[in-house]
Amino acid sequence: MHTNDVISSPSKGSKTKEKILKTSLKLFSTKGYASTTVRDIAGAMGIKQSALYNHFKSKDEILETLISDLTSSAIVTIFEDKDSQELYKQGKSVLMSIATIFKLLSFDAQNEALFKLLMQEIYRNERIREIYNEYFYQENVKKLSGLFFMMMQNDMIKSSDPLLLANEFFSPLFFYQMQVSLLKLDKKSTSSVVSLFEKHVDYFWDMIKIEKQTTLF
Amino acid sequence: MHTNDVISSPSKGSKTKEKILKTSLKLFSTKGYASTTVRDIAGAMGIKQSALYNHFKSKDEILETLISDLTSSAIVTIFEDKDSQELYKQGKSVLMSIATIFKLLSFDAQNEALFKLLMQEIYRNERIREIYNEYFYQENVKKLSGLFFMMMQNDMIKSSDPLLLANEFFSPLFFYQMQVSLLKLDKKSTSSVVSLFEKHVDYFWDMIKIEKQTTLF
DNA sequence: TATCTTAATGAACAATTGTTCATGAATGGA
DNA sequence: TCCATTCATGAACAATTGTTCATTAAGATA
Repeated sequence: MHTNDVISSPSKGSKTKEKILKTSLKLFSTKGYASTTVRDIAGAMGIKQSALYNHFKSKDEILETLISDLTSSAIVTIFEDKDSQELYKQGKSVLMSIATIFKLLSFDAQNEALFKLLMQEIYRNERIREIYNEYFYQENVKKLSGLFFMMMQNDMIKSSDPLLLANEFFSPLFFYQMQVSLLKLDKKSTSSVVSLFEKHVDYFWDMIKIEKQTTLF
Repeated sequence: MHTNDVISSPSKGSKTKEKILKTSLKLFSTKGYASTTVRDIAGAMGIKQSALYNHFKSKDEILETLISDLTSSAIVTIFEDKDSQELYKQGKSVLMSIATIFKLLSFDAQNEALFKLLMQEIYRNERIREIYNEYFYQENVKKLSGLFFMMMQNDMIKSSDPLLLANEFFSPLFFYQMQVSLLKLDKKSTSSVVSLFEKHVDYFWDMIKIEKQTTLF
């Protein structure tokens, strides 16, 4: 047998460590990183702040761990398990399922908190910006571009700039998601915005699809 | 003559007061409100922190003043001086001028800082959320809806849901503006995103306009 | 049982925070 | 000139910050 280099041990310790991360995420996403104290985090867990330092060597390390988790989070893996080669054949329905993933993000507390953390710290934290840009924006826009390109090749949609199309499809989804998270903060109704996710896809597809010549021959 | 109830005096004091606001905005938008100390602000101005309290009774009051200024800022008055009744007649060009206003926001340091402040504090500050939603989002979407409605009535664009159209037109502009401000932080090139403002209008108008029957009669 | 590791505690720390206040210089109006 | 106002200063404050550390309890391993 060989020794284990990983800092934290399994069994019980990791449970506390995960609870720290979970509690920190909740607080960071609500009050912001700078306004959240280690006493806040410990207090919310029912332990003393000194206990945190058995699991993380600083407050910063907690944030960094949360940021690292971002890369494997659902909010940056929209296309994840999809077979990108054959995807275009599904036509409109693949767009709808992407929009649905966006929509559902706001309904999982963990994902919503990650999104709020990202939005609040993105201007101050270069690493978050990097992850957002690389894994979230660029990655998805690139895949969308490829998707639209294939659809054009196969005469499913009108010919135009695939990259522009990708941005035009992506940006409303992002915006609507932000709107939903803002409305929820004030406990306002989100239904009208939530319905925009599907309306966006309907509208978007109607605009780009190639009209079928219904009864010409 | 009657006495003046306003707290601050004119002449010299107001100049310092304005400098405090300007310096605070710069720092708040860069480091965030919570991470900016009154010593930071005073230091950046070359005065001592106690001097600030001759002009504002707290750090919070500085932020509140900046927020109040938001309502009269350029970033919430896209439609401002336009005659909304006759606006629709301009067709595509009115959309282009709106997009240009968005685009130019990022090029004025003051406006960009206001936008960044808004984005960073919107999750923590209910007042900012209120201003954003009421003066920025609702106001502009409402006016855009009216605009598209009139265009439909006059057979300039295809008939559809004006409110959806307004959101579809607005959200990419907002998103692209955010992208620009993020790229600038890392001193990356913004040209490809900046060009999206105009491409968005071109694409959008092409999609909604009613095709002119060129040579049928 | 004895030993080692893990993790929680309470107390303390140095630094930093927002804010107050008495003092004094400068300014402008009477 | 005298007076009142405006505003910057330096020193100080109480509170809060992130972090450290010796101690201890609990659990696993031998």
